[in-house]
Amino acid sequence: MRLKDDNKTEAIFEATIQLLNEIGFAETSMSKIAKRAGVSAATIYVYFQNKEDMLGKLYLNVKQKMSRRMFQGFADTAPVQEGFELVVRNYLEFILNNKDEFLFIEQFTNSPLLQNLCLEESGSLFNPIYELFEQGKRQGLFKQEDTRLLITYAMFPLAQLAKDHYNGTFPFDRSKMSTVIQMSWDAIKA
Amino acid sequence: MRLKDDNKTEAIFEATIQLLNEIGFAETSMSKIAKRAGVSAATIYVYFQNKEDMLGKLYLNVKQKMSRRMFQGFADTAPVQEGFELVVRNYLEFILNNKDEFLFIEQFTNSPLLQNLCLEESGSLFNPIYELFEQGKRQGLFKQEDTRLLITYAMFPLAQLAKDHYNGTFPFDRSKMSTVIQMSWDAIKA
Amino acid sequence: MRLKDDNKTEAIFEATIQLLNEIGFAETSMSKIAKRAGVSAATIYVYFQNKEDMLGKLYLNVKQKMSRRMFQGFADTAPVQEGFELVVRNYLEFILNNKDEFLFIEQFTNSPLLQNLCLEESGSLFNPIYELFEQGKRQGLFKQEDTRLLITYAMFPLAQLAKDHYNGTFPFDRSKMSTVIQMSWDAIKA
Amino acid sequence: MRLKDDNKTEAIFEATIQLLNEIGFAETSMSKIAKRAGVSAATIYVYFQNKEDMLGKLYLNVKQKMSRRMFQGFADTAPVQEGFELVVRNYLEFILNNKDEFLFIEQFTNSPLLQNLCLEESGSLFNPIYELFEQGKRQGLFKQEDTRLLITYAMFPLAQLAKDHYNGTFPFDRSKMSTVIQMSWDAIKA
DNA sequence: TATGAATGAGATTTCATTCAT
DNA sequence: CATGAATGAAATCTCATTCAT
Repeated sequence: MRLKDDNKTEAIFEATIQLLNEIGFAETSMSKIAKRAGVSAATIYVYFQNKEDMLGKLYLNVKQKMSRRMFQGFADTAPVQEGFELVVRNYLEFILNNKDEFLFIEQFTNSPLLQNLCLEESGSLFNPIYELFEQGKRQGLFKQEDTRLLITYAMFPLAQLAKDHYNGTFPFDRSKMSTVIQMSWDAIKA
Repeated sequence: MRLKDDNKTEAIFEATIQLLNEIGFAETSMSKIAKRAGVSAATIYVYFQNKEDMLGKLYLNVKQKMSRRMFQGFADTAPVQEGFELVVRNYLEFILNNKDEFLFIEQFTNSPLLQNLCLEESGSLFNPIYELFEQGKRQGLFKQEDTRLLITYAMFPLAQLAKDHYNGTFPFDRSKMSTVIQMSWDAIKA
Repeated sequence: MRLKDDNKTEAIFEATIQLLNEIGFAETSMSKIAKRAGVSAATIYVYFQNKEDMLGKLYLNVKQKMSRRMFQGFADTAPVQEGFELVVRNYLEFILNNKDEFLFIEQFTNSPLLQNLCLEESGSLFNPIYELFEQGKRQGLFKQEDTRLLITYAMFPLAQLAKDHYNGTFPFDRSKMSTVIQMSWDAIKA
Repeated sequence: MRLKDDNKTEAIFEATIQLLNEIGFAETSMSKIAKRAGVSAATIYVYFQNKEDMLGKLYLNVKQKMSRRMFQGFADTAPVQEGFELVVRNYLEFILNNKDEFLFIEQFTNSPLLQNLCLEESGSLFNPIYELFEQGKRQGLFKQEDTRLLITYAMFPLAQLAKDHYNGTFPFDRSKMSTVIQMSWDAIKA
């Protein structure tokens, strides 16, 4: 028998992300995905139970990749400010280098599909920084507010900036990196 | 003209928003909308050219409604801080009282459909506060950064908090109102 | 609006019966039915919820038609023998003049589809003769056995003969009519 | 050869019969059969040319098994009545002990698949009793009618009773055995 | 022998939309 | 204005079957 081809899963994932960003959920059909991935539509069903299953697995896959990148080089022994800068920089780098993945996550996150999917591993992408922010609070660097609130004010504007960047309303480039890191820090500093 | 029944337009809009939030774009069909709105599918085509047209008009309708509410009671002669508080409070009130409209806007904003629609009136919901923030900058209240950046850091976290509220991960109630207003202010204050 | 066309239901039913007998359940698809009926496949779904619903309604329709014909001219005041002869003759006539309907009933009756359909109106086609046979028993004309048993021995061989007739293994024509009526009578006579 | 595993053929046959009775022809696919039989779908094609071939062979297999059982202990030297009773009893025993096989035969017999298959060995299951009934006629025990007619009246009601038994409309148990044997005899006796 | 991978063809059903009334 | 009827196109998914191992 032929062996299962990891490239195929990858090709299916990639095709899906591209189409979702180009034409949206409503228009992205299994046959279009198959055509772009260079496989037969039936083949997708060898790898996934159905469309929903495929989208769910794709979502987890992308989120994990994103998460991995965000914490690349991160050591929880490092000073808070250093860790903070690293994570923000990593996040922005990922967003700017992986347009499709990023926009897919944003679109998926806001769709009811995600809720209906009940992915146990749900939770925010930013969960892992929880500890970092707690530490910052303990050291009196950050406001004594709910950590969730701090994360929201420090991190979500970044996503919004990236979206504005991609839809052309607010071009973002690496020269703005330091400014933005500073603003995120200021937004929650004590 | 004017015989066209505004109630019907309203019913169609409402049904659409509900379905979009319940089952998502991909699953929301004209016949389901019609059924929920209590009209025949053919009737929708009396009021709109096609599905895209309908969605576009719905989007503008909701955004206008939202915008109107956000600036209710706003006078550009009032002090910046007062105006700022009012707008933030109005926004949060709207979000908390109009779950469906809010989630619809968020979902739609992140879908490629919007881009393809090329709604001239597009642009952010927050455009009208531009002037307010500029004033704040001139008075040295806010950071001397790009106004767009300031708006992003002050306003978008609110939307995120509301989404967390609605998906149950971070319950929001009016007791947190002042805290949040303060955080938005601090995020961009000089 | 256009009016619902009864001819269409009829055409769909007829096409279905023909195909079922020509190529069997497994091969009879909605598109083939539509093509033969001269309508679009989508049109079938205007008249029926789905394939199962359509088959179920068709089954009831044909059984009713068959039942009506079987008891044409039947008066429960007539002597038992006369009623018996009439019903048997009617049944044979129907079978010989309505090949497709008859074979469809036989095929459907033996398929699990029927059971899964749970047609409340199920029950044997021969139910209505129950009373006639009871009368025959009371008058000492028939054996004092379970009426169900009597019906089975008098009536089911007829169906079998017709099937043999249609598959060519035992040609049946009206010259054999009296013989068969006599045999059915003898099979259960006291 | 002979390396082909007879157990596998058997497993495939059994799975097919079960599914055919549970969900019907239209729903019984090769993959479902494979899954239930505990083999890969591809394996079926090691043993059979295609689906049709498999069904045909299964049909012959079951009919042979049934026939063998029906004539178990039968000696054409024995008196007609004794042989008659034995065959009827054997048939009923088989039917009651082999629900799936019996219902499969009935369903298959009524489907056009059988005709299209052109199994040379087709013909009724009851063919082998031909000689017995001829003998009965010669001895003046049975009516002087076409033997085929006699077989039909004596044997087919049994199948019908079994079907009624299995669909719950007329429970059959061994206490009714003698009654039924008697009725079959009476149905054709001179 | 045995099988997972792969697929073109086709299944059922729904879609957005038009038409006749 | 309003709508039930009608449909071509396309959706998701399954089918029987083949292939490479």
